[in-house]
Amino acid sequence: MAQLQPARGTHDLIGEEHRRHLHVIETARRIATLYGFEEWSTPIFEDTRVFSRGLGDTSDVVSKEMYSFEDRGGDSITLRPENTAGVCRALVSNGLTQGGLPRKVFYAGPMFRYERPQKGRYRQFHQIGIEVLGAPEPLADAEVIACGWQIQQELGIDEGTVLEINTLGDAASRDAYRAALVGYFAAHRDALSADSQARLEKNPLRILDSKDAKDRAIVADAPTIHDHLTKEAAAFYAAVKRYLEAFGVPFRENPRIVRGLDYYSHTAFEFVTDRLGAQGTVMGGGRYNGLVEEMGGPPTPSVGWAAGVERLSLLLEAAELTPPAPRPVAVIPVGGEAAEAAAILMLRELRDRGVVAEIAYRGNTKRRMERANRIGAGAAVIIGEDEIAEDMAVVRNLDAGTQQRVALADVVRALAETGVVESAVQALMQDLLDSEFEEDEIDDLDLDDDDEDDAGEPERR
RNA sequence: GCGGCCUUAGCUCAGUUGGCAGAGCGUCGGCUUGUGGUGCCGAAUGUCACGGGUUCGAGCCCCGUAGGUCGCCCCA
Repeated sequence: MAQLQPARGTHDLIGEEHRRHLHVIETARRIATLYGFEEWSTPIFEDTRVFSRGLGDTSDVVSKEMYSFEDRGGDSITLRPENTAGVCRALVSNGLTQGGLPRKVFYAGPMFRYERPQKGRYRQFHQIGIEVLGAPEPLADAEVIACGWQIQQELGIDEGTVLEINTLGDAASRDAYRAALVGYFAAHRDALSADSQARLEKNPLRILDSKDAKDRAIVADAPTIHDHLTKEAAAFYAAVKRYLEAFGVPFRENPRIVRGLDYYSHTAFEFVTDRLGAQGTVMGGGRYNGLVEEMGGPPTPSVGWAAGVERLSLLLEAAELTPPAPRPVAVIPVGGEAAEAAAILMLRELRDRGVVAEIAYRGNTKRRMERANRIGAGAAVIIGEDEIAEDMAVVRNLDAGTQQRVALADVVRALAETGVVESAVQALMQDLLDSEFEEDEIDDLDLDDDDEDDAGEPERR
């Protein structure tokens, strides 16, 4: 079609796709809050150096896959390809390394990578993630993983994913291991795929997760990091596993998990699934003890993960766990202006009490009923001249096709009793709760009094 | 950056050796303006992705481009 389309690798989130997306973010935010994380929002673009530092030149990442450009002032700007670097930069920029560590951060938002799109991989995509900044203890690693696991449980997709963990050791362990690995693969050089022969020069660790069948046979007998761990690194890894058991998080050890960048150390983990084609990692992370220093801060050992919202959404869809849209109440005036005015009063009353309600803007009763059906209304409140005269309304259950006339004061109760309008049930439960307690009891509980006063400063214009 | 497959109505798709572009769903309207979801009648909607070529004639054959999709590379 020769009309405007979304730019390559971008997509619109509409309807049930948007509901899944939002459900992922809201669930993650709720669970992260339970674990004591606070939410940060850092800029969507940063000075290119925020992302290029620490990346090194071992891969195509900087040259090929970042959205970088010069702004009008001649500065090199990059759309964030991930958010860990931005969070670390913000920690340093705001002077938060000086005290109050560890700091526990949750984030959610769009990221950008200049890649060829494929299943579960886009140029603009969205991630959620958490970071514990300034915590050298293995308990932090385990808690971070437990939080991610609980989010997947809450979403209902945990049965389709498996946690795989590994350790990259400390610097001394890595150097020893890398040397052993290069020696081993060099001895098998001729049997390796062409891709892996190139990796041997550029990034030998990546041979470990090659998809080539020949390579996999050679990899199966390759040395593992575990033969080269220092005493301290081995103890750290053992502690992480012990804490994971304490949190009740099931895991599988996978010695082939690697990380390309130098600032990673110790714990590396991925939640993987076989339900997303070639993009099997749903949530991935690990410990990075050098990144805050790259941003100009003091040594600040940290651990975190990021997860792709689109991939989690695909799992929700596959598991048929798309959240339903709320079913509204359709308010239907029958007659002229007096009926419409009465219907608007009814709308206000319903919405004030938290009931999702709509009115059609035009059409006769039949059209409005058709529209009520189309928008998925569970019930209709019909108000005509007969009803107005008696302060009544007709409450119709649109699923069952039954209806009754009730007093205006009883409309919410009648709607709740249809059982098909969730928000009306909630409103009725709130009524019952309110009437269960005397007012001074509620004051004593000090529950919700200060919501309104704490709204913060007014919006700037 | 590389490769396989795909592109016809808003959606899902049919379209015979090359001979007037179709169906279902959806949308809109009507079937006495106080009752929908299920009935009946009717209507609108196309640069057959784009550009070139072959042919009397191309949705169909050939070449190129773009986009989609699934992989490879890469994966912070």
